[in-house]
Amino acid sequence: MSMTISSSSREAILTAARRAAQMHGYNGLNFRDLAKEVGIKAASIYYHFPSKADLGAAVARRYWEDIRAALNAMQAETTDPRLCLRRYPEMFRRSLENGNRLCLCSFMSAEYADLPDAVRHEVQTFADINVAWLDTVISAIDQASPHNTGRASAIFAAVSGAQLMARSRADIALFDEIIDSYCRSGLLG
Amino acid sequence: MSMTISSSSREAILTAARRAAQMHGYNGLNFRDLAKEVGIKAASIYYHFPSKADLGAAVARRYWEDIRAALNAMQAETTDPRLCLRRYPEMFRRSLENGNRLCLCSFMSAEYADLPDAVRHEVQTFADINVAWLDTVISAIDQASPHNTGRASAIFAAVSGAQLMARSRADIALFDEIIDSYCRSGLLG
DNA sequence: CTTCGCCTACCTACCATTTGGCAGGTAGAT
DNA sequence: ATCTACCTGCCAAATGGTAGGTAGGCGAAG
Repeated sequence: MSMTISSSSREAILTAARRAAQMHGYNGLNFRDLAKEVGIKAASIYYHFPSKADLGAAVARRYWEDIRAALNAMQAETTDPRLCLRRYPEMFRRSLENGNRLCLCSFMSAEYADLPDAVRHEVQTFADINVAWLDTVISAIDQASPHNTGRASAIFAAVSGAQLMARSRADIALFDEIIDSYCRSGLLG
Repeated sequence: MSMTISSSSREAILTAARRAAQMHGYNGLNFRDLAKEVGIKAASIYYHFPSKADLGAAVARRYWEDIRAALNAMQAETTDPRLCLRRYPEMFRRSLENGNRLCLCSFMSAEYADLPDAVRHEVQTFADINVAWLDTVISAIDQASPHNTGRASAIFAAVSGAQLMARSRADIALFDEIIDSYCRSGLLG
């Protein structure tokens, strides 16, 4: 089926691009390596994505779509918001487990100055989705606090920072240790 | 004095490289732009630094040397460790104020996979120095706790994460809000 | 059934630009 | 003469992108 084959290459490109960008960032994403990974030629990528910026935006968009689905699945699976909060950092840990990779949108946040606008927008959407989700979970624990949104942003930022620090020395145990400290201090607890 | 002129260009290169790398990372650091900024030609940089990796390592090293000096100066100026803790995030805020720049070593941490070993080593030293300093400050507040080092790492990571998030939308107020949440939760209290 | 036109999903060949680096050279100071 | 701190000119490699082409599948028409 031509429809299946088309979806297959486009999907393969998105998957390979995500993996590459989590390791090397947007700037380090290049068509020739990508194409080789997928088993096509570099210029063929233009058939599916008109420019690198379009590819970058599509990758970042798929990333938050997948993360949103995973967050919602976690929430559907557990009625305990405290457990959700405790489990949230696992998503970030999984990238580290996967070859010491960084959250795609953290990497792109660092590269903010050089990002095309469309990519920036998707990166910001990712953060918004995480903060909104955390806000929901925190509010289920304590509906009365006027600081829930601020705390949600703080948790997101803190977990991102923990991942970045663990990446800088390829040390997952450090990530775990930092998360424990967040729990101990009450930020994540 | 030829010694002075030599120091002047080398220093100018280091300064320009730091500014550029805080905006564009190691990967985005390039000799032609750098040289233009300094007022020399790109190939002249090789006179002072034999390779890009040497330049990168020298920049990162100067960065932590300067930060260490600033941290120690803060500590010398104030006998109150709680005040030191509250003031610590100011250093990160200043980079944001300076054109929405990121901490050099945060950017390079993201780029970990593509860093020359010598640069990686300097990046890790930066984190070590921050954590050690925070550990000192925290231990002056509570010497008995067995978790001070973990907490020091957590504070460093959290503040780095706050800066990264603020950069992703060029929003210093967000940085402030997140730092407030850390204080409120007790992580930075 | 065959042929044709259209579409999809690639390919080849090439381009301009950018980048780290190299080799050889020079001006000025001592 | 020697040394320092540059410069010029060039190179190979890498990169996003363009233009033109092709093979195969499919549906419609004869």
